[in-house]
Amino acid sequence: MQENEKKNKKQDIYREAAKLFREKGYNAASMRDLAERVQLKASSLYSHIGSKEEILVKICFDNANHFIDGMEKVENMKGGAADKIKALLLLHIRTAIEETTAVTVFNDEWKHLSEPQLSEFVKLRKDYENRFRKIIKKGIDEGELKDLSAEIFLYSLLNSVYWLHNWYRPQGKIKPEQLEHDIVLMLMDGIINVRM
Amino acid sequence: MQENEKKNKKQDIYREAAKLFREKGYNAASMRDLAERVQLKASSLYSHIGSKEEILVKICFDNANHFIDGMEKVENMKGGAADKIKALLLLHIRTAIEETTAVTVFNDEWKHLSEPQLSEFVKLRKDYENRFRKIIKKGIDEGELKDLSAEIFLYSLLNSVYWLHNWYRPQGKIKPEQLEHDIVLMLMDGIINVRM
DNA sequence: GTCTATAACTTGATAGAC
DNA sequence: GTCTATCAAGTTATAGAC
Repeated sequence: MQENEKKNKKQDIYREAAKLFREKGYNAASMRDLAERVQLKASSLYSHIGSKEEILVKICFDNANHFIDGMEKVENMKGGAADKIKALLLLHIRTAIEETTAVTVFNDEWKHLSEPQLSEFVKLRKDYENRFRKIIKKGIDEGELKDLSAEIFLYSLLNSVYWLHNWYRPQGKIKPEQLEHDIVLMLMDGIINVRM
Repeated sequence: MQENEKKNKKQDIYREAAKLFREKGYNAASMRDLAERVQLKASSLYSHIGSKEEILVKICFDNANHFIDGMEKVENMKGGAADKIKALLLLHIRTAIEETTAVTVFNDEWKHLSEPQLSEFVKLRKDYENRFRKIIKKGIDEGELKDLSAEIFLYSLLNSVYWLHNWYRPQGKIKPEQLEHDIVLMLMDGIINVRM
């Protein structure tokens, strides 16, 4: 039972840390704040975790791996560039809804990683973006996508979904299904109403 | 001449502070870091500025006012929703190019403002977003824009341009004119190539 | 595992000589 | 205006009693 309680406490700490990092930013969030939230003294945290940065490292790399796994599935699926881009957008949207706090930390706080994890993280992120870019370029070459800059497509798409967590509230008026539908349609076909 | 030198030094400090806040984040950027960059000792900074936060406040509110001024011009111009949205996108794109560091701090570090400035800043930002939302809603009502969620349009548009500074390099391959052209076209008409 | 006490360090900001 | 010296408060993390 002890082992079980310890695990629950550890999960507690990670979950509350993610929330805290999100609210205040990694540097402004102190171990005393965190301890208070899980009803411990600061020093007791160190019976469960090794360091503050260890928490950040786990959140960042868990999420990076999640997106890279998703990318692998998309690369192996059948379909054209539009299908694959749509699948990637859904991956981002669903993750943002289901793992809001973790995604926030992953997106906003990774820069506070220290070496060598920082370089490793940047490498993973660049790898992900390269694979996304490749899909876009193929779509442009084959005429499925407009002949504009792949770079601009890539980052406009990513920016639209990267910071979803900053405004979307799962408890609000907009249902997840509508969110998915509208964002995908808008990025694919634009906001302009084309009259037939 | 003394007064002139002081002013230059003060500008120096503000400019280097923006860079530093951008690189490290507001909390991780120390006054000792900043002092070193402008070739002073930390204590000497206080002959030119009142506090660290004073710098953040100035950057945030200067930028907020810049965007609100832009919004006012757009509201008073002739044209439909598409024209106005295009004008606002260009405002964001051009500001991101010309004032990269300031926009970064404005976008990413405002949450470290303390009260009452924090509330005041959030109010300005909400005001800006409300006025943007109004333009989008009118466009939907009049059939100029697709009949999808105005909320989703608003934040997908804003997210696409808010974080431009994270990837766009003015010295890189993509010229500002192409950046403006491609982003606007993509957000207006989508990435899908429509064959006639 | 949790606590108190504390080490070792960094932070923003000030006092006062020059 | 710039410096040295310093303060008071905050930081992560550890030592050792229980």
